[in-house]
Amino acid sequence: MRRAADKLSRAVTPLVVSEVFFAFDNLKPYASTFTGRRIDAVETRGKALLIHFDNDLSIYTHNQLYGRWMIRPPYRYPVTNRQLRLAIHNERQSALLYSASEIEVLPRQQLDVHPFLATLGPDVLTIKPRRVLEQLAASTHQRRRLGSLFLDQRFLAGIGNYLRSEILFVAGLHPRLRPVDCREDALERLARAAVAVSRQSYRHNGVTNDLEMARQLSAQGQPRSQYLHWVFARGDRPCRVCGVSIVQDVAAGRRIYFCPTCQPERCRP
DNA sequence: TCTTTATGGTGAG
DNA sequence: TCACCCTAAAGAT
Repeated sequence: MRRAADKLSRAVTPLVVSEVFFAFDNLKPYASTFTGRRIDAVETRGKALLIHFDNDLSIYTHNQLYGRWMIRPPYRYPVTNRQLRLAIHNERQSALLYSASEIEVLPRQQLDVHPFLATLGPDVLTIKPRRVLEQLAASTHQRRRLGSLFLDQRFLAGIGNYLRSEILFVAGLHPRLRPVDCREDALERLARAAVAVSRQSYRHNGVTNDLEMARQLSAQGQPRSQYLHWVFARGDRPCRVCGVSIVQDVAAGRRIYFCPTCQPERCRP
């Protein structure tokens, strides 16, 4: 999400908006209030995106699984079957949001009481490992399984399903372990992995794998999907470290992948 | 043309 | 934990 926000931010700040288009009827009345306004900032909070205007209003969007931002020359629309849901035009560019179904207009002061935004934990891209350790030590989190915890946006905001599997693999911890089962050094490993894997994924376009290994596999002509991750979406394929088959399971209702050898169910001494 | 799946989130029980 | 909603693409038939 943060990559999309960066792209959007480069396209629209601090430019004056010539026109905003909303596809949803309940938002259409707001459109004219944005004409001639400047965009002060584009902010992310986990997977949520906030576009702040200089009239004290913000547009909140959440892509869920489907939303896609595209930047195009003014009023030049791509050929696609997708539904255009929001467009922000200025003299130089049009920022187009397709397919997203969650779009709201909010006064800036109301952001912190928004029913979803208000529940978000610290954004994994902006914190240090120490902050993750504090979260892990919180009484509400201590006895929950890591597989469930790392998908919960109240624990840490911004971790999606693939990062969950990848972070636990890099930390060498089984998804069914709970923070209370882990020794201090394991928790520190986990906190470092949460921050490092998320940042690498942000900087390197979703590559959570070892960067050198990914580069080599790419050079060998492997398709992108074959070198992105350590374990995610690699069920039954050999672990890149030990060769044992990656296991697929369900945690918190979503598919999770792990290596039974590199991520033992008992916390490593 | 159907069914399934997906980097997400909610609400009922 | 489960069913369900949102939308789109990939896979199965």
